[in-house]
Amino acid sequence: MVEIRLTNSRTRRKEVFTPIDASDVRMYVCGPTVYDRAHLGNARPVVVFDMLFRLLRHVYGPDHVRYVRNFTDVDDKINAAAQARKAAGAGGSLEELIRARTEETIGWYHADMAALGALPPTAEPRATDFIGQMIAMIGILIERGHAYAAEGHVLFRVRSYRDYGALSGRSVDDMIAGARVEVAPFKEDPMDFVLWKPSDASLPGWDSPWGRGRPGWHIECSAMSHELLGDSFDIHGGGIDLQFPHHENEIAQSCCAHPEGGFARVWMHNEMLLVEGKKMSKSLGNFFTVRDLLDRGVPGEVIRFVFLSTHYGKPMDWTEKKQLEASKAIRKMAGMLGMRGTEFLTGLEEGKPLNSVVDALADDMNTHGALHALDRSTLQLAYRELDLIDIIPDIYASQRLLGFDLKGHPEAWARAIQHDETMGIVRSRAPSTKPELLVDLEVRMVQLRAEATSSKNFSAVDALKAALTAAGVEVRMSKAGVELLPGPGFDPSKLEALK
RNA sequence: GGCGGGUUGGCGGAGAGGUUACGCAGCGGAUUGCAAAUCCGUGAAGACCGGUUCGAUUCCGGUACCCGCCUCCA
Repeated sequence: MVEIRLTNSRTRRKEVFTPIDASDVRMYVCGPTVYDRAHLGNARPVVVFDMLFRLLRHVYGPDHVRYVRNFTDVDDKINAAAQARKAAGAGGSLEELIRARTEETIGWYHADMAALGALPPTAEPRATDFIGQMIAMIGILIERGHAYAAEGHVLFRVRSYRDYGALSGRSVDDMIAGARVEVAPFKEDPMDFVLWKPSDASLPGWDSPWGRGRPGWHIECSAMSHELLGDSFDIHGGGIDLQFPHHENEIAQSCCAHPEGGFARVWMHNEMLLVEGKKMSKSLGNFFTVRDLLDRGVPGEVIRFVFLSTHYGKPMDWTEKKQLEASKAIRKMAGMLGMRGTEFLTGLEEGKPLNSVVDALADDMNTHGALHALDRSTLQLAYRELDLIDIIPDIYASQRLLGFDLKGHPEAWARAIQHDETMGIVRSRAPSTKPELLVDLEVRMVQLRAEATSSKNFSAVDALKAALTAAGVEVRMSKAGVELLPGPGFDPSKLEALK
């Protein structure tokens, strides 16, 4: 069994991971509030914990890992968006407008995250489906003296939980001293946080012992993780920005409501995403969504590669340059799959992931190390050229473990065809994800080139080549033929004129 | 103000107390109608100041600078 080591935010140390039950490894990750398209920052924890999910599945077996990631579909931003739509004359009740918006957002989220190669979690609970459990948990907290009702609100009594602040290394007194927020008059203590708040008629609400209202933000994760994963589970993940107050509050709620359980044993936090060295924000104009990138022609696997090239515990800077480097690296990775020709590539099946890759991942998810282990130059040092060809199925399996499936990548086929040509094998046009238009243009280019070779006038060939290059197409000409590949800046619209 | 993280070659970015990380870019070569891609080769580092050590970029302390969190946020 591979020994996995993970940095536990709670102890601030790298520890050997031992699941509570190896036949049922359980992980909970805080998911998105579904009011709008996921921005690039939202995608980082998705890829990070997808990688952990894949590693756990590899080590413990796909049927022995449960990964829960919630959807927060009750939230004031969602309410505000729905109220704005209603004010703008949209039909339907507020509840219907909210439901429509959250449904739509969840659909986008699924599509965008799938494009990044993220597996669907085992369960994706929606907060609104667990209001009953939240009310029950709040009831227990009041019973045990950890919460109190005041003016239609229910508040958690922070002073009743000794370890409050332990996760994020803060003391309640320090925080009060440095507090910048206005304190609601009905709070016993400035740090007490809301479990339940009242809703007026213009807001969605549920009946509760404390009147019609809606849950505070933190209680949903406590209620859902308890309902789906139990009193104690293995890993709780999320962005470092959630460490305080969200995760601190979750721990307080869960541990006070279910003191018999240990709640999450390992806490993992991914660091933030920056864009060109700055935090992504609308005011700086460097804010963009995953969909924006995909629509701009940046493939999902390139985004994934950039994410995986930085350790999850370090801030990751998204830059144009990294994006270009990643697309080159992806091409090289894909190219290796074609080293043995088209016939082999067509029938390529997954072998067993390389130990060097698994070991890197098992070492606190050193994804950069895993990618490095898959570099051709690294592999060439570890294996002789002939052996390298033998382990293509293992290389493929390793890539798949990292969430990349490059079997259909144009570069894999280009390499395979090149191999066939060198070996004198008749080329067979195999399925790749290359756009049809490029295949047609290849044929035309071959004809023009044949004419040019006899006439010694290459101007027509050069003109076509220039147009293709301008559209971001990579033009490769060899004695045997022409290969057109979409490059990093490929823009299909610029090819329309060449039809 | 409190808490946390960082500072490595032109750029990105690792591991390891003493041996070349690696990639990209650059440069030289092979190849090409010209290119592209590919292949071969190649130079370049460890913020600053102290300490521990036979030896530190790697451990310890301090300084400077950068970033994040403390308020919705992944």
